[in-house]
Amino acid sequence: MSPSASTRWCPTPEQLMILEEMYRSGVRTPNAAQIQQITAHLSLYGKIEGKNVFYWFQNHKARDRQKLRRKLSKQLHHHHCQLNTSLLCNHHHHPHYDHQHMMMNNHHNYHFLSFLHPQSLPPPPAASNDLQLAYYNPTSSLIPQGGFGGATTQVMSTNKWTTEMLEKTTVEMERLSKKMYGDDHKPMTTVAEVGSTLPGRLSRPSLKTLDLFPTTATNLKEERNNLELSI
Amino acid sequence: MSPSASTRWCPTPEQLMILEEMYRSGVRTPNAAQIQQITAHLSLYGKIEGKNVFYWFQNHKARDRQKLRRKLSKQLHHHHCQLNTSLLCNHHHHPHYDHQHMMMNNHHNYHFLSFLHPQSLPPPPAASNDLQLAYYNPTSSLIPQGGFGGATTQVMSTNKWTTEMLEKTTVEMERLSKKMYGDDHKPMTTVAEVGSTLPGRLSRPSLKTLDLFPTTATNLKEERNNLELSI
DNA sequence: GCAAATTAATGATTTATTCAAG
DNA sequence: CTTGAATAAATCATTAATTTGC
Repeated sequence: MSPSASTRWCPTPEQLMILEEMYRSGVRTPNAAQIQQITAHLSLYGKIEGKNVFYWFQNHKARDRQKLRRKLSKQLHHHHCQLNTSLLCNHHHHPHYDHQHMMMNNHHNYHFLSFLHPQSLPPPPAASNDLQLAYYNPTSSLIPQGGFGGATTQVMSTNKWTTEMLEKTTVEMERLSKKMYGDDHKPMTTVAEVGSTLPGRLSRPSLKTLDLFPTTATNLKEERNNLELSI
Repeated sequence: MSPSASTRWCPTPEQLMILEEMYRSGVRTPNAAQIQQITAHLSLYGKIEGKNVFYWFQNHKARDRQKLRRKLSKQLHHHHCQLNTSLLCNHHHHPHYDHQHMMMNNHHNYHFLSFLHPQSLPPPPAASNDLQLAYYNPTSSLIPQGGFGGATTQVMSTNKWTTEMLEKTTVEMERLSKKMYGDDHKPMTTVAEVGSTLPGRLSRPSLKTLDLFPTTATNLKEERNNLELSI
């Protein structure tokens, strides 16, 4: 079949590896600008669109949660261990869903999906009325959560993190790509500059310890489904 | 506060009326092209963006369902009436959710959200790889569900329905607008041509009678939530 | 070995929930 | 309290693994 006949995106190993590294490094819900960036970068390794990146993070995050939920519920059923489950709980009954979320997103990011039509790149941050606040800056711990006031002044530092991360993965990927496929594989372009200093996961915010126990049912969906059978 | 300081869209009465009329007429999940159209039209009556239209339909649909569910569950609890509930049930355990859905959406519509950045209008149908199939054509019952083959050939009839509907509502709205606010209200533009023949709800597909009883839990969410408390 | 048949993963969409402005 | 906005969960659909019968 013709190569463009596939109905859905099929990530190349390099793309996957980069995405996973970003995920491991804490990226969860990239905003529009970040997605654009990531997409641009990943397109060096194969066809890809913004929505693919968006979906990938959505799905990966969701399935991660799911996996943890499953694991936890198994534990709970097996030896009735009740606490010490300090990692989990993405329920959002309270103002901000979780640390990750707070770090990676301000509440009014219109990040959303400005990228379906790839030909129309949103002029980075600057224009229009959708405020693209910087919400994470690796050099200065966390953006003060305040929100709106200095919208335009905070814009400058946006995407630094992602950018550096991408730059870093570039070198790795070139190496890997050659190792796996030989010198003539995908990379249509050679990335010019690197000069990265992004320390993989050192500058990354220490991984959160969240609410100790679920007060909502979110984490019990599977059990719930079982229960329903006996209603 | 300055007129552009509002953080969220506030629909004008005309906009609302048009949206509601479209909803009543069967529109549930307009695709990108339709949203563009609707947005363009509604912007005659006030500031509006594509995402507003998108959200409006999402929310309206959801809250409609919710209202029906609530009503139904109340009925069930009050006098144990068991059947004759032929309107409702948006559960989807079977290939196609419901008639509405099938009529208004083909399965591979990327309709999605190609409109966040309003400055970048997606060149109507024509370009790129996101196929914009026509999925409903009021003059010719239903588009054969086949799907992919003639993607580009089906594009022509897209949006006919919405267009006519919008044209129709235009006259009504002008009338209404004058009645309510006088002649100098919003309409920044006078709509030139009308010549519509769209018969409100006559050409609209007869309202479906769906599965009689929910086999999944979707419709019982509220009951389920109650149950959870007693786990 | 090797295709057809099953099953597991995962990309893509829609629906349900939630937050918060007005 | 209503409802615009946004995220998470559930679901659908296709591709990849894996199994199975030959």
